[in-house]
Amino acid sequence: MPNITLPDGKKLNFEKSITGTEVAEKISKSLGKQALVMSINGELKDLYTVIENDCSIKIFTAKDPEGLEVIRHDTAHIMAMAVQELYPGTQVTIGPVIENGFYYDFARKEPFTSDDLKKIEKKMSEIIDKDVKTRKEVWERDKAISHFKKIGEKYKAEIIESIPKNEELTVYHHGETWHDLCRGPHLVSSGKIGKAFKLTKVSGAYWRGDSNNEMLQRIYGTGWATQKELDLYLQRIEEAEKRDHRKIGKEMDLFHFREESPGSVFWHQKGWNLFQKLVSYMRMKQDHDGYKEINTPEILDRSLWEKSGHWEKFGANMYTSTTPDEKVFAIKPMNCPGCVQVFNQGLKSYRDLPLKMSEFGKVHRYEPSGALHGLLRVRAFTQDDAHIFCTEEQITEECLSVTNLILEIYKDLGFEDVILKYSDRPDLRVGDDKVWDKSEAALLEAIKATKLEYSINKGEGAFYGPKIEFVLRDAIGRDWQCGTLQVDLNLPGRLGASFVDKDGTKKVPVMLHRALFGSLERFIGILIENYAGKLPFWISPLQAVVIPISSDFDEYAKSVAKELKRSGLIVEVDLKNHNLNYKIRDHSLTKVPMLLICGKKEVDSNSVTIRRLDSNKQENMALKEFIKKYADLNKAPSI
RNA sequence: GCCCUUGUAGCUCAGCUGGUAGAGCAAUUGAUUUGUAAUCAAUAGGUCCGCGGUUCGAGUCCGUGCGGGGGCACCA
Repeated sequence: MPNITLPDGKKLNFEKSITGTEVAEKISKSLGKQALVMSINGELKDLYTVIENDCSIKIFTAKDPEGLEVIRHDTAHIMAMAVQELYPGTQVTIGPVIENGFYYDFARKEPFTSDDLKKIEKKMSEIIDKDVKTRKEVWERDKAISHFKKIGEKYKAEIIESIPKNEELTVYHHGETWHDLCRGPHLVSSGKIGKAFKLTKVSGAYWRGDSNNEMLQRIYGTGWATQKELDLYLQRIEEAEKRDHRKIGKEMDLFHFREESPGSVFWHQKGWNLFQKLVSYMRMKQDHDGYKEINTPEILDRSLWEKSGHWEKFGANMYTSTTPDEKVFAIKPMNCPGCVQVFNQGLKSYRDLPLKMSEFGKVHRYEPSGALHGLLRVRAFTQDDAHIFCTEEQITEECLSVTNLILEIYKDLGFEDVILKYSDRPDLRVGDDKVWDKSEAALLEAIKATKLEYSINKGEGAFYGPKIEFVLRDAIGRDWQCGTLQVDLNLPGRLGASFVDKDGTKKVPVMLHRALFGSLERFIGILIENYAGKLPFWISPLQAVVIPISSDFDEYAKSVAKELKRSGLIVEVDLKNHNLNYKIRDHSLTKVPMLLICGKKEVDSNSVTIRRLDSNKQENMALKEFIKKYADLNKAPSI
């Protein structure tokens, strides 16, 4: 007679075996209605599972993540059921729950159209209204394989064949007509799903995620406990679309792309200005931190890339060029070999270390066409790169200083929510294990010093050393991996780098690779999306527009602009023959942070009236005072 | 690279089943001289992404190439 312990410690005694649904009903009528799934001794189970022995039970509703997950999983099943009813001959494969929803991969010759999605949604709705019951069966392996083969589901049969022989195979029936191999658990009936779901997109997806395999059709859906949550989710998607840097970049006249050079940016004046502001800001920060800026060739002889190992390991992504005299050069996809050559020039002593060389190096990588995405994934980009040559003893201190610098820079730019990802030694690696120990310890110490949340990716490090990756979270909760700090125990030796140590012998230095944003281009994309185009004043590529109220004040407006420019602000004057309202709207749409209105009042008092973006408050200020105040706001917070 | 989808004026888009292109905004010109999110009017503006085919006739249909978008794979 089962003795059931509830999460609050309360115990329930039953005379005979009982199902989860009955337990829920016993606890309260409303819980009986809301119950979706349960856990028995911590393991998720279907509610109709018969409980015979003493155990602790927790009932989950749509308010629990576990409940929501089962809703999404059932929605995926019901979608597959709807698809197979509507399109006989379509084979099912897998259909897992993902963040915010689910997908299901199908094998079908004809493509699904967006009209099909509507039909499928309608059919799903019908199945939910019918409230078809779920039934679980345990099948014997051979029977399962031959059954799925017989009904033409070769993918399912293949899945079963790959499941370890000792594992139990369960098949879930939804109603009398449809079933699927599945680990479960599932809802007791389709009605429990509710209607807060939407099919969002169709796409291709390789069978088993392998690009050598055939392509299946994936239908994505989102699913929630309530209509309100679904609406909120859809709003979030819409918000992200509004912030799309490609759209905003066009509106703000920052950059464009064109066919002649897919994946390479044509920077317009304003975009390039933003770019240069970020560069000069980082230059200043790095200079304070003891970096020496260098610059190395973009095109280097093949032999260097062979020595560095890039030719073999990265060759497929490299642009190459054969000169008229038949020499083969490669356009650099990374800055490191060039930087090591700068180190190699001249004799280096232990007294020169740590030697921190920074480079805003433009690199080219031949990315697959399908990977390109606005500024976020390009074929030509500028790395805010640096290589630190140091001794093994200096690794820890240098790592600490790099993490400090990176976090300070992120903070200046408005990113305070940063997560670290640490990857340690992979199985296949170069270098002495003792040096690996030292490197890993150094990175971990640097990570702990930041007191930030971090994750450990076991064995995910590069073959040449462990690394930290810096992930920042933006204003709408999205994560972007930007900075990186990697220890390199390989390249300096490969390229023959050495320094003369105290004892007069030559030693190979350790090299740290480090990037702050990773790619300037990508970071600008992230900045635009984070701020929805409304960039902080100090990096704004057009900080103010001076607007005369009528052409009578053109001269005054011009003189104001001239003076502001002289004080270091980026300012334009709008002398177009349009009224004030028009100009305010025009410049607000292109996200100019500040408009300076000039009319008779301002001329008389030698002042400007400030109107800030997204505010209709007016503030009059003497020109002198304005210049004083804003020269200060024109700097990075930490400078 | 793969699957789906898409390409018309500077921008955003319309153009039904094939009959040599339209709108709004922007631009230009003129009028207006404006006090906090679109003043009025006129004018100009297009190899309908490229190439090939079907057809008496192609922006529209077919093939192919290139680019964009959404995914998948990739991101050393």
